[in-house]
Amino acid sequence: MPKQPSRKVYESTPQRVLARAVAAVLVQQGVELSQQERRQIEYIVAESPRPELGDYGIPLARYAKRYRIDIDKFFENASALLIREPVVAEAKRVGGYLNIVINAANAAKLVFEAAHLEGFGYGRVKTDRPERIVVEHTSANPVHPLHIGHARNASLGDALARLLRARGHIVQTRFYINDMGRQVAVLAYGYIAAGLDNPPDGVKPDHWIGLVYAITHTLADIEELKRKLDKLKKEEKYDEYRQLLHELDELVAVASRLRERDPELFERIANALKGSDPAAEISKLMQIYEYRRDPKKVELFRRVVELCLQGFRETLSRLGIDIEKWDWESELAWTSMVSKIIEQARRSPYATVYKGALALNLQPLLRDPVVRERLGLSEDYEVPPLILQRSDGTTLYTTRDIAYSIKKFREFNADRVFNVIAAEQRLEQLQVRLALIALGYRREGLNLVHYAYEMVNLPGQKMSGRRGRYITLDELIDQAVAIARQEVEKRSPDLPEEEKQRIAEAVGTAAVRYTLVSVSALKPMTFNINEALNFDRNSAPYILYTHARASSILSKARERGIQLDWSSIDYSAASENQLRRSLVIQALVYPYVFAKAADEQRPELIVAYLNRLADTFNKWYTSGDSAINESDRGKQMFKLALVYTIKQILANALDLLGIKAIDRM
RNA sequence: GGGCCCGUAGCUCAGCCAGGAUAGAGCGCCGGCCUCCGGAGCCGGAGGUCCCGGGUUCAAAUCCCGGCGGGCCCGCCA
Repeated sequence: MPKQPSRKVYESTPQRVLARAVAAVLVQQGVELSQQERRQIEYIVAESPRPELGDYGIPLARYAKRYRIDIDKFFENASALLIREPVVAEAKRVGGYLNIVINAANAAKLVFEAAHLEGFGYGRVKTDRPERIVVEHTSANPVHPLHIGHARNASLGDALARLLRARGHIVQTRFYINDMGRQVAVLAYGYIAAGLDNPPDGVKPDHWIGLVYAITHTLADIEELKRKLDKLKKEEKYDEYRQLLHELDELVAVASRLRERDPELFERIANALKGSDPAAEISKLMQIYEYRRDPKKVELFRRVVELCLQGFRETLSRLGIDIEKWDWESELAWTSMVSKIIEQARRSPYATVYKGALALNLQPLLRDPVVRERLGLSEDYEVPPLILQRSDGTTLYTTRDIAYSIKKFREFNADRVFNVIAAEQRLEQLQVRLALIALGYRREGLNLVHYAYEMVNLPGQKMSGRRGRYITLDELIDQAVAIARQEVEKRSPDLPEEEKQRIAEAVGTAAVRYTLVSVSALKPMTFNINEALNFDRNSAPYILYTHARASSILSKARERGIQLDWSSIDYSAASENQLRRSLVIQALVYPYVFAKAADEQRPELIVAYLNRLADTFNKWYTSGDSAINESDRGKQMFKLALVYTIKQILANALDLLGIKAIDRM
C-alpha cells in the first residue's frame, strides 16, 4: 500500500522527528523503551518561545539523568540523526534543550504536494488500529425543544464522530429516545386527556409539545399541592401550610403565564385535568406503557414522542447534524432485553437485596486493579448499591441503560462506545459500567466511555423545562443568523438577497457550533452570542471569513490569468520572511494536531489551531506580501500554493467540527 | 457529611494527564498607523501572589499532602 501523503507529513512533524531521534539514541545507548515511553517523548516536544533558539525543541536533561547517559554524546548523536531529516535545517543545543530549525523550503514542498494531491483528505492521518465505535449523543428527553445545553452535547458528539471517522475508525451515531420516564408520562397524560392531535399550522412540533408539557406539569403540580394543603389543614400543621401556600401562589403565577402563551390549549388541558388525581393517573399511564396494556394509549404515547422528535431532527439538521440510529428505550422493556438483565442479576454473585429491592453490590469489583484503573477510581471509592427493579416489578432507568449499553455494543459489533452525557450523570454512568462487568460483560464495561461535559449558561438566564421557561436552541440559532445577516449586509451589500440569507444561515449556525466546542468539555461555560459572532477573532465567522478571503485571492488570480503551476514553485521563497515560514510550519503540523485531537477526543484543539492559523494568515495577508502583485513567477507560484494550502486546511479542519467552509461572505 | 469536577491577566479561556526556556491568546483598556489581493482594519503597550499553605525535585501553573472558594452528584427519578 502506498504511503498516504499526509502520513509522510505527519512523520515529518517536529514532534515525530524529534521523538524518533531521541528514542533512537536512547536505544542505541542501551535503554529499553516501552511503547508508552516512546509516546511520552513526543509529548514533551515544545515550540520554542523565541525564534532565535530554533523552531521546536525538547528538554533532554531528564533523560540524561534518568538513564545515566553521557549528555554530550546524547546531544551529538541525536543531532546527527536529526540533520538527516529533510525538514530539519539545523539541530542545536541550547542549554538543556535540543532544538531544531525547520527547513521551510523542504517542509513547504512536502506539505504543498500532500495538500495538492489529497485536497480534502489532507491531514486526515489514518490510525494503525481502526476500531468500530458507537457515539451516542444528544439523547434529549422528548418533552420540550432542544436548548443550548443539548447543543453543546450535539456539537461535541458530532465533532467526535467526525474526528474519529477522519482518523479511520468506523463510526455509528445513535440517539437514545427516553420515552419511559415519568416526564414523558406527564406529557402523554396531558396530551391524551385533552384529546390533542397535531400542533396548529406553523408551530414547530417540539415547541408545541414543550408547551403541552409545561402546562400539564404545572397543573398537575397545582392539583398535587392542593391535596397536600387540604391534608395539612386537617392536621392543623399551619407552618407547613403557609409555606406550601406560598409555593402554590408561585405555581399559579406560572400557570397564568403559560395560559397567555396559548389560552385555548391551556383551557383544554385544564378542563381535562379538572377533578382528577394527576399523580395517580400518570403512574397508571406509565404502567400501561411499560406493559403495553392499552394499544390505543400506547399509540398516542408514541405519537406525542414522535412529534417532539420531528422537531429535534429539524433543529439538528439545521446545524448539519444527522444521527444514524434512533433507539426507543421502550423497545428494551418490550423485548426481553431488560428482563434478561434482571435474570442475570438474580443469578449473579453480586446480587443483593437493598431496601427490600433487587440490587447489585458493586463494591467488590473495586478490588480489581484493572477495573479501578480503567474507570479511574481509587480503592476506597464507595459505590452505592444499584437497585435494578422496583418492588412493583417495573424497571428502572439505569437497568434499561445497562440493557441499552449491551445493545449498542452488540448491534454494531463495537469495540468502544462513547456516551456523550452531562457530567451530572457521572455516578449513573459509573454504575452502568460496573454493572456490565458484574453481569459478565467485562469487555463492554471496560470500553464504555462516559464523555462528560458540563452545563452551558446563558448570561442572566435560569431555565426550567417543567415550567416552560427556556430559550430554545431554535431561537438562539435565529438570533445568531440575524446577527450574521447584518454583517453580511455590511460586507457584501451587492449580493442577491437569497445568497445573503444562505450565507447568514451558514455563518450563524457555524458560530453556535464552533463556540460550543471551543471550551474543553469539562468546563462549565457561558455562551455569549456576541462573542460567538465576533467577525474579527476566535469565532467561526472569523475562520469562514479567512477562508473566503483565501478563496477570493485564488479566484482573483484566475481572473487575471495567473494559473497555479505546481511545477514552477520556487520553494526557497518559504524562508524569505517570518510569516511565510510560520504559515508553512503551521501547515506542516496540522496532521499531528488532527491526530492528537482525534485520539484524545478533544475538538477544542482543532479550534485553537484554527484560530492561530487564521491569525497568522491574516497577518501575512495584511503585511502586503501579495501573491497577485508578485513579479517573480516562482515566488508567485509559491505564494499561490501557500494560499491554496492554507485554504484547504481551514476547510478540512472546519469540516471536522461539522462546519462547511464557504467561498463568499 | 462523603465523592467527583473546576479555580491561571478586569473578563472569556489555552497550558496541567506526559514537570523544563522570560506563563500564552482573545475581549476590554492605553498609545500610534491607515493610497496596499476583501478595512467594523493594522502595529505597539500596560496588565499575573498561576486560589492558599506545606512537600517532592537540579527544576512545580503542572506531581503529592492539607486547606479555601464555586459547581455537580450521593432517589424503588430520569
